[in-house]
Amino acid sequence: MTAREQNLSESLEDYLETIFLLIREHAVARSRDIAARLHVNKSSVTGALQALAERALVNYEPYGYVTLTPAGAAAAQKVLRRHEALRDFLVKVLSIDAAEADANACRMEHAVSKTVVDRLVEFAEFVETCPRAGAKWIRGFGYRCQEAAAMPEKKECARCIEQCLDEVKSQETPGATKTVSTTLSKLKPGERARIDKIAGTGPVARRIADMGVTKGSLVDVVRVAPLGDPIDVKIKGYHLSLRKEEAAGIAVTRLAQA
Amino acid sequence: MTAREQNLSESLEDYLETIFLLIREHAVARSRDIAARLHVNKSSVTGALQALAERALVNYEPYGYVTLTPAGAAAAQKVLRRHEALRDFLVKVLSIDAAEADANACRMEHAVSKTVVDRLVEFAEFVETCPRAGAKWIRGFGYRCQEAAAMPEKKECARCIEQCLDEVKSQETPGATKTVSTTLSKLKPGERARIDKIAGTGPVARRIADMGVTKGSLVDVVRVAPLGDPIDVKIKGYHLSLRKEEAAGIAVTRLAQA
DNA sequence: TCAATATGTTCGCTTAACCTAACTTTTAGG
DNA sequence: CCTAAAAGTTAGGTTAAGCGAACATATTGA
Ligand SMILES: [Mn+2]
Ligand SMILES: [Mn+2]
Ligand SMILES: [Mn+2]
Ligand SMILES: [Mn+2]
Repeated sequence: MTAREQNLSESLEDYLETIFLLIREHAVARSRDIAARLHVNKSSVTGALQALAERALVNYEPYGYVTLTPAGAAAAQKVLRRHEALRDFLVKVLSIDAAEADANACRMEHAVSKTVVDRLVEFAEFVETCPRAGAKWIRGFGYRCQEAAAMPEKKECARCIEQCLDEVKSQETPGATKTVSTTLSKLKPGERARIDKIAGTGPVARRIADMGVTKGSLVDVVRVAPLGDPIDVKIKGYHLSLRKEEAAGIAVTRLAQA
Repeated sequence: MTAREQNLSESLEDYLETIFLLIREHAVARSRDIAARLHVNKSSVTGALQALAERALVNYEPYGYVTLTPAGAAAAQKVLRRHEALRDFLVKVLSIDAAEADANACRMEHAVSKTVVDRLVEFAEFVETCPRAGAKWIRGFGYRCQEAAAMPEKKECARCIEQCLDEVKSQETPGATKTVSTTLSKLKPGERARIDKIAGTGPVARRIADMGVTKGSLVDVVRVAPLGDPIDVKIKGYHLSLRKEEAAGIAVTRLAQA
């Protein structure tokens, strides 16, 4: 449903995605680079840009710079979210190697409904988070895939159980889980936290609520600008840029790195 | 890569898949029914059949019956395996509802490489099989998705841990795992088993080996013909029809139902 | 048996996404 | 400042997938 939701063909979605990424990387998207990334002829790019301009997704005039309209940027980000969610799932959960995961993700991204992507994101989080599943468990699957011969299943499963017992025990020990409460604005790039409370009811609170973010959701800090403003985070697969004051209103519990 | 592997477009893959299923269901594939299933005009079906005939994937002549050539049947089964693997993953692991899972699977099936499908099948098996993960664990995720409100995360996780301990304990109790060794030919439809040994080196053994089936692989019995011959099974996502004598050469351990 | 209906095909046309070749504009070095 | 080279566009063509209308064949039940 996704591609059709906005009457955007797979092809046009890829153009949008590519333009968005090029702008992010090089500040500007040149026709030449779009062509190179998508492995198409430059005349095909012109055609696509005209199609996107007709749909008011890009600002285009011959020989001029190409920029995304707000609608275009929004559409591009949706595609990108699907791409990243699928890629991360393939890499982190299924242990597919990076290149193949990316290629598959970029084809699958046009085929999955929002429901499925949301669920996929949630599942990846669940796998990394649930004390019973845990990152180590999934790593066990990774090993099994990559070194199936070297690690016979029975042995792997026995190890599995041991780890499980250990982890469950340490989880149950009172005080073992020392929660470090803070706010989102205090985190550094690469850190992960669990959302405890979102203050206020402003546009940011609403935007976050629209993403299905609830009290227990995970948040990853992607990038923090020099003075801590803005702060780029990823929640439920969505990239989000928050003002420092907005981030300060979000109470979180810092988590151990994945 | 998959769709392009054989220069088959997504559209033609869907035609093949549909023809295969119709033949299986109604013994014969009528143009009218193909059109209905794929929501296309009947003239489009004629066009597709001609394209498939050119590629020697169907036997086609105007107003005649349509059948699949061996190559066509093989291609159709590949598509179907991808479809089913994706659908089962979406339903069993991600708890997506049947209709949406099926629709998504039928779009995704054209986008995933063999590597990814294989891994997905393996993962679903792992999730259902690993004593640490177990079917109940994944059901926990299902609950979380469907009744998120009714079942706050903390409670869910606590329950998770309890179940884990219980299961691990019962797994460790000596004698608790009473393995019932038998052969594939003795199983009934719906039963699941783990492969222990494949006797012989004939074409069947080779065919099975080509699927990446190893000693620990799961096998599900789909259908057994009146006199136990042939027996239809599903291994690693592949549907397979075995002669009774072939099945008798495969030693298995009967497992509890999923 | 034979016409009405159901089923299937052909024809002509449309749209999307490509391509190549030729043309135009921009850019950047001498 | 001027001219190649680079970048971008246009024109014209191909292929795939689909549609509707008109035509052809098959089925079937009165
Ligand atoms: Mn893509
Ligand atoms: Mn992509
Ligand atoms: Mn399909
Ligand atoms: Mn399908």
